Parts: sequence; C-alpha cells; structure tokens
Amino acid sequence: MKDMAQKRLDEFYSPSFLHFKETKAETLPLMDQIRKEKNLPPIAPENLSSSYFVSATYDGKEGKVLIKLYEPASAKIYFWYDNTGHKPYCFTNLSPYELEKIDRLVNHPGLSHFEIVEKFDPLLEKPIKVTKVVAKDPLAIGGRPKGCIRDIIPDDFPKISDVPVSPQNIKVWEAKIKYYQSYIYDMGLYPGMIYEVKDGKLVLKRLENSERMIASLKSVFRDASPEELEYIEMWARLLEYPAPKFRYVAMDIEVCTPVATRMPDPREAAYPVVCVSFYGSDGLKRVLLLKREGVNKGEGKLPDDVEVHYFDSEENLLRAVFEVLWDYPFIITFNGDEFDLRYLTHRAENHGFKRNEIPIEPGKRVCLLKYGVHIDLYKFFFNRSIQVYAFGNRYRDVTLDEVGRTLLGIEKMPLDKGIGELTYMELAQYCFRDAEITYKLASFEDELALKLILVLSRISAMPMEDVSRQGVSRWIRNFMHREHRRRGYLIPNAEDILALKGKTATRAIIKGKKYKGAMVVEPVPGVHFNVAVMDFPSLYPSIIKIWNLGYQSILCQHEECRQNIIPDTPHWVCRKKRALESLLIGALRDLRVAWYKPKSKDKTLPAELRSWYNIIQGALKVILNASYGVFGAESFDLYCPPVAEATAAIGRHTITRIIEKAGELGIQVLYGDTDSVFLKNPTPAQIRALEEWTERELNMNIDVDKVYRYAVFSSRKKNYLGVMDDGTVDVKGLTGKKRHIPLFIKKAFEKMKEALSKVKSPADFENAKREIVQIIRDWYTRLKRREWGNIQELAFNVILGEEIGHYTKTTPQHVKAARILQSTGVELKAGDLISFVKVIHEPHVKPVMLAAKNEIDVDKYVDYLRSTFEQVLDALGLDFDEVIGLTKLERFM
DNA sequence: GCGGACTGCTTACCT
DNA sequence: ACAGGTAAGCAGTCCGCG
Repeated sequence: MKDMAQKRLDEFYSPSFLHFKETKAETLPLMDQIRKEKNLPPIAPENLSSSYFVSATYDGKEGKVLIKLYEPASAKIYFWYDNTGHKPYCFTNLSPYELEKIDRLVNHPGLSHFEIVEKFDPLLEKPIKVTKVVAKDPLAIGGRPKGCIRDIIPDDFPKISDVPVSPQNIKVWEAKIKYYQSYIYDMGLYPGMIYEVKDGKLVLKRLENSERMIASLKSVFRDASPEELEYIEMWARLLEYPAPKFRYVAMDIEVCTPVATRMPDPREAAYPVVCVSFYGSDGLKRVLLLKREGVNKGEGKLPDDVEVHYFDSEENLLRAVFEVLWDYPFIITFNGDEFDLRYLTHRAENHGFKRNEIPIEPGKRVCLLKYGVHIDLYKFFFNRSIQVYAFGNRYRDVTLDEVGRTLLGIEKMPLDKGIGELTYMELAQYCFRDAEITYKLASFEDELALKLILVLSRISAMPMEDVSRQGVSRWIRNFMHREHRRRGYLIPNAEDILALKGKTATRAIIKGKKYKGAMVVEPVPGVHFNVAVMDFPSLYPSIIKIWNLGYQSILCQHEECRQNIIPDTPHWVCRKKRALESLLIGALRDLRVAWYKPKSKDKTLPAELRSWYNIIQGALKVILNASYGVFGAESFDLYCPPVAEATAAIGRHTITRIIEKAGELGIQVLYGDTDSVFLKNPTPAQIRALEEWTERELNMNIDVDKVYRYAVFSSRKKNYLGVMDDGTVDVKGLTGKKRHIPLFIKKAFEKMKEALSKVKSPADFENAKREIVQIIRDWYTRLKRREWGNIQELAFNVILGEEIGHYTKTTPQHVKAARILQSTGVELKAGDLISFVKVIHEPHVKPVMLAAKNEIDVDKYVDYLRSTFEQVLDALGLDFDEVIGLTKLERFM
C-alpha cells in the first residue's frame, strides 16, 4: 500500500523537484561576498535554478521593481530587478491634447508621456479609448499628499477648459494600485510560484507531469463549460505546486523599562534592549544577553542546546542580532511590525548606526526587511477570517499566550516582577520561551501557517508579506484586478459601480442593515431521533457561479436580459456574458468541493500530499466564505450591494424550494438555517429523491452533511443540540456553550452533555433525565451553600469591544467592572477581557480580583443556571424550578 | 416613586 | 473593514397609577 502511495506521489511530482536534489552549486561567490560585506543582498545570477517568488517591492534607489526569490537548496534570497523597462501609469478619459494644456501635469517631473490605448469598459460593456498617462516613478501617480498626477488631472482641467466641465466627468482609473502589483499583473507573474532565471529573464517553472494532472482534472470536471474549465485549470496549475522547505527564524526581544507595567514606545526606543532570543528551523537556539551591573546569573537553566551569549555593550548585541536578520530568508515575529523590529531600528539609530547597517525597513505600519521576508504572526492570527475559518475560533484574544496555549498547548512563562528585576537566567528563559512559541506557531502542523500564506499569495497574486498582513477582501480584490488586466478590462472605480448598480430593493430584518439576508426556519421543539442534516456545500459561491452574478452581469445593459429576474427582487442578471466573479469564484468552489476536499481525505495518497491538499482546501475555504460578503462591504473596491442582495435572495429561494420538495416527498423538516435542512428520520430513498431533484431542478448539489442519533430543539432559532452516532454532542448557540459564562455553570452544562451523550434510544432518556435532575440539584445546593472551588469559577468573562470612554449610550455590566478596575490603576483598552462577578451591593458587579466570597449574589447565579438549562429542559419536559424543589406556591412568591 | 412595557445597546453566537 | 439573523441580558425611557 505504501509503495503504491509513493508511486502516485512520484507521478505527480518529480522527486528531484520535491526534494531539490538536482540543484547545482551557485557560481557567484565573489560578487556575493562583496555585497555581503556591504550589507547588500545577493543579486540573482544570469541563471538561477528553481526559486520561489516570495516578495515584490519597488526599489526607489534603483527605480525598478525588485522581486525576491527564495532558492530552497541554498536557502538564500536572490534579488531580481526588472529589466524590461516597465513603467507605472494610470488611465484617464481626457485626450493627450487636453492633457497637454494642464501645466502642472506637463511640468510634473515624474511624468513620462501619454499614449492612446483601447480598453474594454466592463460597466458599459463596450470598448473605450483612454489615455495612458505613463510616469517615471510610482509616487508621481499617487502616494504623495499633494501634487500627484491622479489629483492634478481632475483638479486642474475644469479651470483651464474652454467649455464648462464638471470634475465628476473627468475620470482617472487605476491610479491607486500599488506599482509592484500593477507590475505583477502586467507581466503575468504569479507570486508564490517557482521561477528560474534564464539569461536574466524570469521563467515560470512548469509542473512536471502536469498533463497528467490536467487530464485527471478534465475527467473530474467533464460537465464544466470550456470557459469554466479554463479557470479551473488556471487555479489548479497555481495550487498544485508543492511548497518549499522554508528556512526561518523566530525572534523576540526584551527591553528594560523603569516602569514595569508600561510598554516602551518603539519610536523613541529610550531604554536598552537587554535580551534577544532566536529559534530557527535549522536548529538555531540562541539567547543574547546584555551585561548589566547588579544583575545575577540566578538559578535555573536553559536546555543544553541553547547557546547563550553575553555582551558588554548594547551596540555589539544589536550587531549580533542584525547578523541574523541579514542571514535568514524568513524572519518570524509576533507583533514585530509594531514593536520588536521597530524598536531595534530606532535603538540602533540612537546608537549612531548607519542606515545601511540596519537590516530593517521601517514603514508607517509595517517593518520589512532589506534582505528577507518578515512575517508578523500577530497580524496573521489577528485576521478574522484566519481566526474563524482556518483555526475554528479556537483562540479569542490575539496574544502570544492565548494563541500559543490554545493551538500548541504552550504557555508564556509567568512573570511576577519587571524585566529589570529578573536574573539573567530568568530573563533568558522568559524571552526564549516567547521565541519558541513564535517559532512553533509557524512550524506546527507541518508549517501550516507559512504554507497557508504561500497558497494565499498564489491565489491573490500578492507578496507573502502583504497577504499575511491584509484582509480577505484585499485578497479577493487582487485576483479580480489581475483578471481585469489579463483581459484588457478597465478596472472600474467604486463610485461608478455604485452610481450605476448600487441600489438595493429588499428590507433587512435587522435595523440599519442594507438588504435582507438568509432565512432561518422555525424549529420544531422537542427531542427527535434519527435526524439527517442536509446542506449545500458552499451555497453562496455556488449561487454566484450558477446564476452568473457579478457587478457586470447584475442589472446589465441588454434589453433581452431584463426578463431574467432574481426571485424576490426586481433585479435581473445577464444571460449573454459570464461575469468575472462568477467564473473565478465558481472555479475556486468547484476545485475545493470536487478536487481538493476529496484528495485531502484520500488515504491512497501519501500523507505528505494529503496534508498539502488539506492546506489548499483550507485556504480556499477562507476565501470562499468571504466571497459573497465582500460585495456587500463598502470597503471592497468592487462593492456592489445588489450582487450581495441577489445572492442572499437566491439562497432564500433555494432553501424554500427544498423545504417544499421535502414536504411533497413526505419528509418532515425540523429546522433549517441559510443552507441546511434538518430532516426527521428520512429513508435513504427519500434522501436520494431529494438529491436528484435538487440536481435536476436547481442545478446544485445538496448532500447529507451529518446524521444525529437524536437532536434536541428548543423553540429558539440557532439554538439546538445534536448527538452523533459516536456520542459526540454538537452544541449550537446554547448559553452553556458561550465563552463569557462562568466556568461554574459551564461545568454543570458539560455534565449534562455527558448524560445526553449516553442516550441511544427513547427509553434511555429516563435515566438521562434522572441524571440531569441530580446535576441541577447538586449545583443549586452548592450555590446556596456557597461551595465553589474558587471565586474565579464564578467570573463572567466579557470582551471590551470599545475603548472604555466610548460607552456613552449605556453602561453594560462589564464596562462597570472595567471602570472599577481602571480606578485601581489598571490600564484597559478595546479588546481586553474583563472578568467580573455579580455581587449583592450596588452596582451589582465587581472585578473578580477585588471580590470576596460572601458578597456574591447567589440568586443571580441561580437565575443564570436556570436560563442556561431551560434551553434544553423544556424540550425534555422538565421544569427547572420543580427540579430544584420549589413548589408552585414558592415559585409564585 | 415604582413597576411593567417597550426600545436600544452590547456581546456572543449561527450560517 | 466580508455579510445578515438570532438570543440574551441589561440600561434607559415612557406611561400609568387617585
């Protein structure tokens, strides 16, 4: 079996490629040596073997785009500079003749020349002649506060025009695209992919055996149209390529401040860097310590394989740090953009280091590296889409301790004194642990984080640095932009899309929202055995594909298409031409559902390959989950509310039709939400009939996602519990699951889950009910007798969503507690977790740290216990107050 | 002056 | 800076009540 798996792996990828055995030694020692002494990174030689495109930027000194190539065999970064003479530009609807009249433009030192070009206007659906305004450097187009070409054109022309012109009629297009992105699109480059340098040119390396892959793809997607297949192939060629072995080092620094609680300002860098730790993928484990008077070595030691270096001067320590930053192709930090790298930069400047001695390029909000690629994992793990869809919402606040604890099971070292009071060994251990956690966040699960970034970089056509720092709407925007350029489409301005196609027509249920969203079916309360949950895999992306949704196709110009109405809306959608979104998102959906998801589970494939496919399908999931929402987000450059509205409307229509059909087939629908239906005890034949009907009538697939041995519904929507065949209890939306409720109550809820997990048949319920009654009585008595383990167990943990002064309309309880905490000198900011308990006296809340056992308002906790359990009890025919032994009369009182 | 009906705010969840 | 829908608890307001 194993041999067979290996064989298939070999067929997919030539082994020489996968392991880089064939790579020959590079012949650039002399030049390389000189550059290194001058702290200049190596230039790619005329010929360079397989290397990954990991970063791109504009090099102002050279006046060229710079691409960083990572060559895995030598584990080095090589620089490749543009040698094609490509220039930055934007478009305008003014003619060169008109532009010549604008003095400030013609005299602009950054202007190169004008060209008349023909583009396709996707909003008006016709070719259009525009003037390409070509510049000598990207900052001339935009980016400087004033006097940029993109501002001068609409500002100045109305003043000098012979006929009256309104500034709104003067258009400038594509002036806000970063120059290196523009370059990537125009040159048809694929960040994250493998290139060779041949005679000075960048050449994309083709996947070996790709014909075989494509043939397999064609057979899996035999129903796709040729146009669709083209896109499926395009994405697959990008995604199939394996990832390199990354060489990287994680870093963490400690600064000694006089006030222990305050984070030092990295822009001032007023205090010494006293410790820096490194943890590398090549086994490097190094701690650098600054010698200071009055500090002892102290007890404790680091693992044997950690090198410890002491430095007499901070300058020398910084030099030793910088040597590592010049050396490694990937530097990993946790908040290095805002702190570590920024601090090091300014600290070195304060010590009189020259610019070219410092390997860091500090920007407004990021810190990049002159040599390698800096990945700030804080930014990456902070990304909501990554947090929710890639890591299943396992960590809630984005701190090294929380993320490390929940994903790796490693905690930061606890500190009970300031950095300045630690012994060398304590300091080294503390700092090294942080570097270790940071490293492991990058390395765990087969370098999942780095590989996700690489895959997302390929999909979005963005450098790894940008993709790891920006949100999903930027990723989607960029692959849309690439496709516009590839087709010669003018990239429309957001205000033009909105003016032409911006209106929504439905009324949202939630006040303040722009349009109506998904449908939720009223649940049938009670206990139901054998419940099949059927759902549409990627419903919204499927709708975007099947219904041809996109900003071009919605409310299109053709008279003939006006009959093609979206249900429940007055909108129509184009029948004549596929929208780009429909093709791009549709192909990504198809690949995830029919290719990568199955392959990630295919046990006949080698584990290595399966893991790679699993990462790809995870990356696709993140993108697909956001692919509908972005159209309803004002911040998205192709914002088009009717597209989002139409998607949701078709979703409601789809699920409604399924429910009708289930009824016709005699299946009872117990519940449904957005894209799912819960069916009571359906026969296999009924399920098949529903699947076939959906395929035939709706041109979509629906399948059985899971089967519950039994499910318990309360009368509330988004609130239920299902027990799987293996006894796993799926809890959705119930209070007992919410993360802010006290541990004390959560423990009772967990015990109830255990009792429910054992129920196999309706008869078993009697036992389970008895157990549950006992649990409730138990917890009730413990509360009344004030018998809890630790007052922490009673704490509510609520996140402060806003800065504390921002709560003006009301003062919620957690804010009351936060204000009390603040008055004791604790600094609090948005995003902090507030732990408080309920107490008898005004204002009825107290930070848990300040509360005493006897002031706890026990009855409040009984109320919470009641409401938590009632969500389940009413379905079981139990009554909380009866359970705890209150008579009807007592309850009335 | 107090309590119930109501609305609005906030958080945490579901898809 | 992806979206809307739902639950729960509490804060605050209005109004009736001799």
